[in-house]
Amino acid sequence: MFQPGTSKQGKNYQDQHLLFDFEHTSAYVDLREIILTRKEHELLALLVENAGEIVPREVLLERIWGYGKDIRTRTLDVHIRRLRKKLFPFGDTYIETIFGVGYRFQRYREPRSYVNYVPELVAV
Amino acid sequence: MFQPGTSKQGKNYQDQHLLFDFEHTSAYVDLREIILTRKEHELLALLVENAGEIVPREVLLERIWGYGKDIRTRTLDVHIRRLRKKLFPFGDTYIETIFGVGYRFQRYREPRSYVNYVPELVAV
DNA sequence: CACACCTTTTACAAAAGATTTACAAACTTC
DNA sequence: GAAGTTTGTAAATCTTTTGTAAAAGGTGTG
Repeated sequence: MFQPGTSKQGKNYQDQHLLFDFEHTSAYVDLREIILTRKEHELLALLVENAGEIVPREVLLERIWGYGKDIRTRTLDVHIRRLRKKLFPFGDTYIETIFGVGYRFQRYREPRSYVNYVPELVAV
Repeated sequence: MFQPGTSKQGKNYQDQHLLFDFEHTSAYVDLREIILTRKEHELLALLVENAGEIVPREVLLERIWGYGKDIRTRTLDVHIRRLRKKLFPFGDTYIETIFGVGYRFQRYREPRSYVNYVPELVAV
């Protein structure tokens, strides 16, 4: 058993809304427990491990499914969807889609604006 | 996979306003993250690689699109425009047009004061 | 300053990729 | 081995990216 604070180093991920356990298939979104299936857990684990970094489709498909680059499938996308659903209402906040590349888990942070804001230019 | 700040040896370009990652499709203009599409990223990468040097249209069209000298297209110009927009407000500072030849990426340097009057820019 | 030529900008259409839903096959568990 | 759960796939739909055309704006030169 363990006490709060004495968790083994690096076994859990935690932020304001999500508690993720790398060893077990349960997690918490705020105070709600969510049960992840094995694949979902593996997938989220890999993304959380690389929080803030883009993980390319190829890598996910290779590491979790053992698929090579030649295999074309939507399986990953469907699993991402299932994960996002369980992470409600933060699904899209936590799991970002990088179009044409892969996905990225983002540590929770207060919503920011201006991220990709490209204003029109006007001279005065 | 990449986080701002954790640059891996020599994989990034950085100056006062721009952080560009050669491996991934994100970049930072000051503290704003910009997401580049694949083509935009390839294009900027090629220009940044040759910072300070003119890269002829032909070379860009050849290396990024595989187009031969015979092909007449405005595609490159449109992509340059999209890039400049995302690099706001430094689009024209970073990407210079070399009339009749191509484009050149210029490392950021302080504007010279008062020499040339440039009207205020305002976002609407 | 007129002309040819080049670039920028806008708008739109086509192509590529992601999301969503539904369903069937493959596993688990009892 | 029946019932419930998990996983993979197909297909329709939606979104984003990319390419092209055309109009407008610049540049350079005789």
